[in-house]
Amino acid sequence: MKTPAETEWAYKPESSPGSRQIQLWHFILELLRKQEYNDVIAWQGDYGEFVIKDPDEVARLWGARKCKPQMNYDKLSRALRYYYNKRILHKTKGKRFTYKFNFNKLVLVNYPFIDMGSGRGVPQSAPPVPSGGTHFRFPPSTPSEVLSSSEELRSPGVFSTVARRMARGSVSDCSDGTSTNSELEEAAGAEERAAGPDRAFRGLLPPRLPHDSLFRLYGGPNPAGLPRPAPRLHPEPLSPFPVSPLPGGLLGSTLSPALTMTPTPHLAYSPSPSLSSPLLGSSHFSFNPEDMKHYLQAHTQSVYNYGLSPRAFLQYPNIVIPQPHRPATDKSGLTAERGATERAERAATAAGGERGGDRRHHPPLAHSAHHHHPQPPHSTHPHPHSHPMYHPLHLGEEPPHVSPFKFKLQPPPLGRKQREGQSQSKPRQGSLSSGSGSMSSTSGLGSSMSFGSDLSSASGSGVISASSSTQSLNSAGLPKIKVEPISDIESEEEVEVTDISDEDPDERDREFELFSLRRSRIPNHHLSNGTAASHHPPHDEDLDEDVFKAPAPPPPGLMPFFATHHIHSNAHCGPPVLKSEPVEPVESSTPPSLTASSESTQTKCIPLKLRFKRRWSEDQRMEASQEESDDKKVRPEEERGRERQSNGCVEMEEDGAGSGEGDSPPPLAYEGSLTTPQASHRRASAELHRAAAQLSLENKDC
DNA sequence: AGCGGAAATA
DNA sequence: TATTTCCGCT
Repeated sequence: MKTPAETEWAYKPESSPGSRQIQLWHFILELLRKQEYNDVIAWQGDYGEFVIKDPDEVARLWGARKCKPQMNYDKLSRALRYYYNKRILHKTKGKRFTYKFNFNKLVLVNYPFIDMGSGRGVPQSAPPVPSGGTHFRFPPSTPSEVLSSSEELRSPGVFSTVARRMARGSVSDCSDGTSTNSELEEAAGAEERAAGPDRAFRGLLPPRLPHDSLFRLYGGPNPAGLPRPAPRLHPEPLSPFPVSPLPGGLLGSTLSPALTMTPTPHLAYSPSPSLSSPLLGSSHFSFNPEDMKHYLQAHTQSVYNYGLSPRAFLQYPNIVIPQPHRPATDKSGLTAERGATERAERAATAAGGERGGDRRHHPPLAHSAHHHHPQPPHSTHPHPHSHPMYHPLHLGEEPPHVSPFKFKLQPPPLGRKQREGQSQSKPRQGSLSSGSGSMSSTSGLGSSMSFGSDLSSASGSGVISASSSTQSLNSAGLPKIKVEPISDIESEEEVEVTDISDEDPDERDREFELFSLRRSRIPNHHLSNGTAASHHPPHDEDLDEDVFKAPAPPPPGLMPFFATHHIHSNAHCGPPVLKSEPVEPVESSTPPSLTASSESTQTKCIPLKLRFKRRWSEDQRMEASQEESDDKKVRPEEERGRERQSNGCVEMEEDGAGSGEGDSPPPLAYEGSLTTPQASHRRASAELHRAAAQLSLENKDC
């Protein structure tokens, strides 16, 4: 069945380096989103806060996923503590086994699911998001509001997430059969299966809900069997999202970030989204009515499908549709296998027993085996691009594959450990420390995000045209922005997630100022073509935007629209690819037209931004207060940017199908922004967008 | 419980 | 790079 592509992506090299295995926070999020695990771990308290009700179980599950039978809470918690520095998480003091995601800072790019609490049907948990109202706001009901985007800008919370990938990561199998996919996956798989056709989604990790399924997700029995004990199935109303209308909507289910919470979400949103994006953004594009229509439609759909908030869309720059490079070849079977595997795994685990033991004495296991990873078969695939152009989308069914995430998180902190200097030898740090002088005071945010490029780039994916620009700070602290070209091909970037946070609110403000300044000055961009990377350092305000990146490819119908603007066929990729605009020369990357528009956009934006910022700042503070400590270690570094890439075509493609997203390209604001110097903001946004795009892409396949 | 350094691993 | 493992300290 499915999508070859789906699988494919999973194995892509891109991920290679670390190959990204599933990361703990992703896993946590995954658990949180599933009701089945409600007894094990659940959202609680405010925004992003969750409680590990059964530490041993969580550890077991994690160990299963990672094929680390010896995993126990102690170890897991250590890993969690590392997140403190990264600012992905922090501990809720005074509450046992309670941690909190720093969503504000974190942009989850991939995870769509983050529906924190609210999403779940579980009332108990506090909805993460909205809770205090702090960070998030819901999307405006009115379109006009939307347009204003102001809000949108700020929205911190959004995570865009893209999620998909988890599953793949999972593939690991422990050789012994133990672990492998987590149960989660199993469950997920089951769900999906049940869903039937939806399979397209299946690529995504978790089973997100396929359209219909959305509503009920969990309700269904799991064929696989529920792994966990407690799971209860709730029928879930949870997702607010309606089903996606589109067939194409595949992606759909995926994202649903926190946003979901919104009350009546769909409805509410719907209107807005459409409005928002296209028009506004489009600065440079000219739309025909038809196009607009399509666009809107697409957008809307995508919103629904993904559960994205409208805001997300706003931002997108031009999106382009990627082409699928990668072809999907095939890979079928994985899913099924997984399920089996998991079970086995579970069993094994159980047998092994004891995970929780104490750490100190463990038997040294030889390890379980570890895996031979199976990887995939796909290697073979002939070639990727088989699809015809239009890719992927096949709306009808399609494959979604998941995509890998591209992002990485991390900004690591370096921090404190000065020691490191010695011991570790990490080069970078040194700089930090030294550097600190200049920047020190502030933040450094450390986070950087970068998007992967996969998506965007090349492969047609080009999602974002403006793509990423990033800033980097100088020592002076001024950020520079670079624009990356979408280059295409090469660049694949990854996305990093990060937190973008900011550290202090204050800083942000500053940034603002800087921003302004910056704006005026346009940096030099460098861009090479290919990749450029950049980063920005601190500032995060931008984050707020969060958002997603663009999604991917639009559904076929849409295509025309896109095509108009962006599609190119690429030779390389094979089939025609869509790309976003080619990169232009650097800053210019944006096409002139864009530029112009962008500027205007910017202008507008700024003020809004400022406003937001303030709000944001407040919010952040609140959070910050909790944290406070953050200083600690983390420090950001700046830089990194990097990218990678290659293949451009690749990944994204898939999504096209997903398309829904793609649709949304919104352009506006973003573009301009991207283009411009404001980089920080933009960067974040851009990244997000990319991420989103990736998602989309993922879904599709090449 | 929880923190975090250090070293080991993949 | 992201944990995993071990462990001392609070």
